[in-house]
Amino acid sequence: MAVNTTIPKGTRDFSPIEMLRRNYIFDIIRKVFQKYGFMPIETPAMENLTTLLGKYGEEGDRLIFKILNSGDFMSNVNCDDKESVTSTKITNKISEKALRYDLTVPFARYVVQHQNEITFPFKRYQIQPVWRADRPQKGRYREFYQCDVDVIGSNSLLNEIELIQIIDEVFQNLGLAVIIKLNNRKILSGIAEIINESSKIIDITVAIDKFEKIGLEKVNEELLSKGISPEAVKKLQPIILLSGSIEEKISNLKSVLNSSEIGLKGIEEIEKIIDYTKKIELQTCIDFDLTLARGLNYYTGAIFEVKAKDHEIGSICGGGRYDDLTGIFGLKNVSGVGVSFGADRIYDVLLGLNKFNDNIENSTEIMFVNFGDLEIEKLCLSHLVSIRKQGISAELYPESHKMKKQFDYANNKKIPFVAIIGENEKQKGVIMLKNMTTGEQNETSLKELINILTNRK
RNA sequence: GUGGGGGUAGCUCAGUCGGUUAGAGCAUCAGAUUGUGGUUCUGAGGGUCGUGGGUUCGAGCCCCAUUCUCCACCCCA
Repeated sequence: MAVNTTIPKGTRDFSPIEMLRRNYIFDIIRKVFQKYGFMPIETPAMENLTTLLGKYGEEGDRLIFKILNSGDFMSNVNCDDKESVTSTKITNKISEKALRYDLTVPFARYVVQHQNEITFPFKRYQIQPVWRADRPQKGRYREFYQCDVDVIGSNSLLNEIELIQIIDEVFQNLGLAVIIKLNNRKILSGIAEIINESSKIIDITVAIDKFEKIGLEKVNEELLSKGISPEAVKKLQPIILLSGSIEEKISNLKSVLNSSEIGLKGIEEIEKIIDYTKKIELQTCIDFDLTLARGLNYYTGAIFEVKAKDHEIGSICGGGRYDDLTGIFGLKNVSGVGVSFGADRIYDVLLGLNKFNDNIENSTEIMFVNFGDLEIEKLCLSHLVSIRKQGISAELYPESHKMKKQFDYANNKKIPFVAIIGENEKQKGVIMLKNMTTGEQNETSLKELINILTNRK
């Protein structure tokens, strides 16, 4: 019986060309991670629901994919008081597992669970898919890969610097022009503190973030509508309008925040990071962006966001410092910092800017044509062994189809060379080597053939 | 959760004022060509027009509902 061949909203199949391109991205990222001394781990696709809930803010909780309990999942539900059963209440009874929403929280759980095996500071990277029950749109998927690098168990700002170097090197290697935006949650806390609205930091930063998009007036309207007092909004004006060079912004902020200990601490951190970056030959430009907020609740210090310069798609990399994520799982005083590369968005940007090189798209380098002759097939098989021993990918067409069909196959797979051994070649003991780009063909020996293909690399 | 566009062949899309048998390009297969492809030519297969109802002598087209999808907001990689 025929069934609709569709896949769930926001998910995608990846065909060979797409996979080759994706692997190219993953390979670059992985190599850089390893170069800086990070070690790989993986965690399960699903976590206990309680591990994930409450870590990402209210919006985040809503976007977590829950997994229905196995067996008689309704047995815990009391249907008598149906009226009082809300979907959140019922969720806790019928679901105790969920698909991971990001890699950072599962990592924190991993660190606590394996704390006795881990030597701190622990540098790990993790490249795996995550799932969000968001409404899909351009650059937004329900299943996508994150490539996380984190250092946990070290307060040093050298880690922040190292992450900036990694970001710089990854995008350098990908040939992508980006801008790194930097901010610090402590500064945001300081701002909220001096205007006496500490509980509203998130609302304030989200509103300030829209300044460039909607203008000062609308930002103020939004602030008031979120219940922030008119006096506080008034005090915020110089902060919203803050501009100039990084140094100017910092010195202005220093005077605005001079009564806030936490705010000044944040500025000190930013200053130190900026100072360090002058020593690391950075290719990417860095911007101190006070409007950068980041929705995730657990950030406490530096926050990062990376945007592509020539392509509009939202952030392609983001992260920050979290002082107490492991505390929730029972391990206190362990601070971590990390960033996450959004492989799928990076893919979209590279594709949009036409930055994928053709040479990552072919796999087989030479194909032997099949004439259906048993003796020749055996000859081809032994040739293939020799060729593959040299690390050259080669294949024999498995059917004795018409030449046209076999050549079409080679063309579609972008195989650059075809080897032909028919009766004539067999008699003469040669191989007809055809260059599929130029159309030229010459009789060669196996040795010569291997030479040609090896020198081509 | 809020708002807008769309659904016609495997893919991308035309389809006039509501009018006979719903089209094109690409892709696939076959032939021109029994040892030479990608560029040529010829032909073929492929459709419950998202689904359900309504208006009409007649609906791919108009109306209602529903579903899926894309885009924007919110938020985010």
